[in-house]
Amino acid sequence: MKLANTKQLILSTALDLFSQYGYNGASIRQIARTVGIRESAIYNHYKSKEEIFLAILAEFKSKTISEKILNDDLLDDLSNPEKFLRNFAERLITFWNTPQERKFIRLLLMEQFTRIGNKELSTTDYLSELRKMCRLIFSEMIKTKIVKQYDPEILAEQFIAPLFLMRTEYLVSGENKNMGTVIKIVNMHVDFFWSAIKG
Amino acid sequence: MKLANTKQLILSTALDLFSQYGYNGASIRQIARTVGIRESAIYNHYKSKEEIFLAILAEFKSKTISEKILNDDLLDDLSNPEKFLRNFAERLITFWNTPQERKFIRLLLMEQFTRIGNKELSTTDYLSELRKMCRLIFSEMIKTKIVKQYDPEILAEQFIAPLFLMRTEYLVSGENKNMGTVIKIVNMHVDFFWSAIKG
DNA sequence: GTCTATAAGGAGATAGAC
DNA sequence: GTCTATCTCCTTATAGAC
Repeated sequence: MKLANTKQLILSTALDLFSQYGYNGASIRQIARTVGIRESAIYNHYKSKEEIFLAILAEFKSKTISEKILNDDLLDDLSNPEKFLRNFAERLITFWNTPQERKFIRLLLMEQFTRIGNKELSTTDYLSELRKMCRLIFSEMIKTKIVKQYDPEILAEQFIAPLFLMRTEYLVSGENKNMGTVIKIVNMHVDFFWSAIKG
Repeated sequence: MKLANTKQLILSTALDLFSQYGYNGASIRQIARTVGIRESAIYNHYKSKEEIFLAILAEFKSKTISEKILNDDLLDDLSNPEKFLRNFAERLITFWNTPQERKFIRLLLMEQFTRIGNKELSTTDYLSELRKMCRLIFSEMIKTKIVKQYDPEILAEQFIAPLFLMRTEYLVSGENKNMGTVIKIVNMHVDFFWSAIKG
């Protein structure tokens, strides 16, 4: 968080405003005013509005979800799959609830149909790494007969979809207020899922 | 489909353009040009851009999903719940794939975070009637011991979420091309779901 | 009910002083 | 690297003729 860096400040301000008003709804003028500089000064850092948007995309694309929510603590639980799934789901939904990620998901949902700078922002892309991770985990669980012989693909889908829909619906309200409720519903989802797949 | 009615033509053109470029991305100018009249002529039918948007919302709010996908044919299958769920899911995904509904869902996803005319367009609202319908159906199935004693709420969620995520992801590609593939994945989902809940 | 004409303002972007 | 000033274009919306 080095707020002294104007270039970075422009980027985070643009993410704020784009995720709130959409790409077309937020103007360079508004970004400049919020940062505290004039419009023209923006062009010393980015040559166009489009370039700002693409810079935001690049920043998020460079982060991998695995390193954000997988760690040794969690992986130790793999011997207790029910506990693992609970922790995994809770960590995922908590990660999706961090301010940066909330903003990015909002932007993703809003702009997934509008091609900006010939780049597309798709939910499928956003979820692809997570899906892959889940397929691997469930493949392993199937191999060791911990869970029934389902297609890992369908298991990944069944695990992720309710969580992601939950996340997107709670994004509408600007606040974090209902995180306790969300965790409760997440646990209900994991309970159902686990009882459905356990071998 | 009375295309002679200018007012209705403006509405359907606006839905086309809003769902393609977003509310801010589509202009009155563009709508007028597409309809084949001047901008000023629009104002004989709607007093503002906002009013056009609200008219679209009102039109879709007036339609109930039950009458669109539930009918006697389908309800006859209730004695065979697996068949019923297959048909129900296929009908739902087919309904969501009709041109009008595709456009509306796109608009919903794009504009769910931007308050236009003090009205909010929320996924929760959009799915509420369907959720209610599912809770009723699953409650009945639980009562008659056809399915296990789960909370109908969680069953509704598990049934709907993967279908809705599937639908939103396939909305990105403008075409209908993959409907066969979608139906196949839908059936995999229903198979999994049914095997998880059957008593 | 549609047209021409135009207002009033916001958009993205650039030139050149400091 | 930021500023003032300005360009050009597009936006929503209105006035008034036909």
